[in-house]
Amino acid sequence: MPADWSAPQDDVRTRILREATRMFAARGFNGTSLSDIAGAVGIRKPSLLYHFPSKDELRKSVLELMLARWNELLPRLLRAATSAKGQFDAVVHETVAFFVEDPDRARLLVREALNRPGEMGALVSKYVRPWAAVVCDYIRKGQEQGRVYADVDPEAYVAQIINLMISSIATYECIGDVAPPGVAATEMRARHIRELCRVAKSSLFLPDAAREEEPAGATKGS
Amino acid sequence: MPADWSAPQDDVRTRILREATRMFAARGFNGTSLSDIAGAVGIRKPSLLYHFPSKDELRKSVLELMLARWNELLPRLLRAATSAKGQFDAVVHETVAFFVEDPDRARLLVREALNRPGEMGALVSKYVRPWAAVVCDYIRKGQEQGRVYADVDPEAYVAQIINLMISSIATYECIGDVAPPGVAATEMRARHIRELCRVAKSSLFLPDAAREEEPAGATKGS
DNA sequence: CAGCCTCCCTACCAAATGGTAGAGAGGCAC
DNA sequence: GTGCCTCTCTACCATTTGGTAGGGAGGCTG
Repeated sequence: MPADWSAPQDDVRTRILREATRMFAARGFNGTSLSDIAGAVGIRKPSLLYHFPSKDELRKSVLELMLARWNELLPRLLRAATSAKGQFDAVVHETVAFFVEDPDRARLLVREALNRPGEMGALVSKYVRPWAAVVCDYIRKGQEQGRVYADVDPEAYVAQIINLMISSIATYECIGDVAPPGVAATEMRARHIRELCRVAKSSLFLPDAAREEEPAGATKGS
Repeated sequence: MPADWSAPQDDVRTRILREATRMFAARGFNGTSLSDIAGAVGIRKPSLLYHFPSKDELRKSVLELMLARWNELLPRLLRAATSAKGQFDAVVHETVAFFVEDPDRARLLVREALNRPGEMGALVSKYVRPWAAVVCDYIRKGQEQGRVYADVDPEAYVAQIINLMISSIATYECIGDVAPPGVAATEMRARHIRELCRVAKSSLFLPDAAREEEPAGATKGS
């Protein structure tokens, strides 16, 4: 092999993980065979099983990789979460962007939540609860200051919004069919994301008018 | 067979559909074998295939049955949707109740949306768009009257809220793990449902205080 | 009684599945 | 060179899958 194949193992492993992610997300774990994945990578099934001892280990690795990526994003998110209202958009937007960047991440999470609720619950506890706790604190502080609706249930709110972000991106291919046709799918998707952010924000913060005379903030639409 | 088995076919068919619904929802279509379903019903696989010509036909029947149930609910929903704000809760509650009554319905829909976005999109167009259109009209009227936020995107809003209701019930088994432990799952679930309704409502309607202050539109109650 | 229909069964099949055995090719250290 | 390690392959295996063939038991109608 050429010299630039200095780490062929990692390269193949990465490609396997990438294809497995795609196919698990699109067709589900049970709907994807090892031969399918191997074929997409360009190798044979036993070669794949050389890199991953079993199909289930591959699944765990896929999930792990995705959550590792998510973890990389966390610090930035936590920093934003502790800031003022203008930064609330940043948290939502950052999170949405993470899943929009690769919707397979969202699909994978939803599938896993349906297939293995217990396992997924443990991952949620580990990966999202710390961040959620920070946001909850921020919400409670906002409630004390009168910026946030008093009847918000912080934990439940955060759970719902996370769920909303993930699942609406996971199913955005057919969610758009709620609206009458005639709108380009790509534009409809943008409207959905914008509305998602609006819902998240306006169900948390009191309207500007009710708080003070502040120029209406532009919506998050990027 | 005894005389009270006047319609044994329908009886077995129904039981098959019930078990298939449960198992498809819990383990997915590909994760459920015909033998599993037959076993749960108490018959053998070929007997099952006597009632349903193929596994895929069974899947379609399961989906069809669920959507038929949903259709039974529609008139009541549409009636509520055309009423005043107090009735908005009724629409959300009615819909939520439909899925809470049997969360398998929600799980089934989410799975289907992930596995067959195209097919699911068609069903969405057929089953939820008409109802969504009515709600959208209602929202637009509310916007004219100043009861509803002007920057709500009706179609996107409805899509997001529907998505929120369904998917948060579909994944409620692990969504609760966002919050710290120590709360009974059943109570946490109630909090989630309550928060879901609150989010839906408060992201749509201006707060009461802000509305009294700005009654620009004619009070064209319905 | 015969004939038919409904419903369920055992036995079977071809295909696909996850996984193993074992060999071969290339690179690298000695 | 020899040996070793990494990586891929072909060939194979046991199991499970969706689905079929065909028969049998019970009931209904004539």
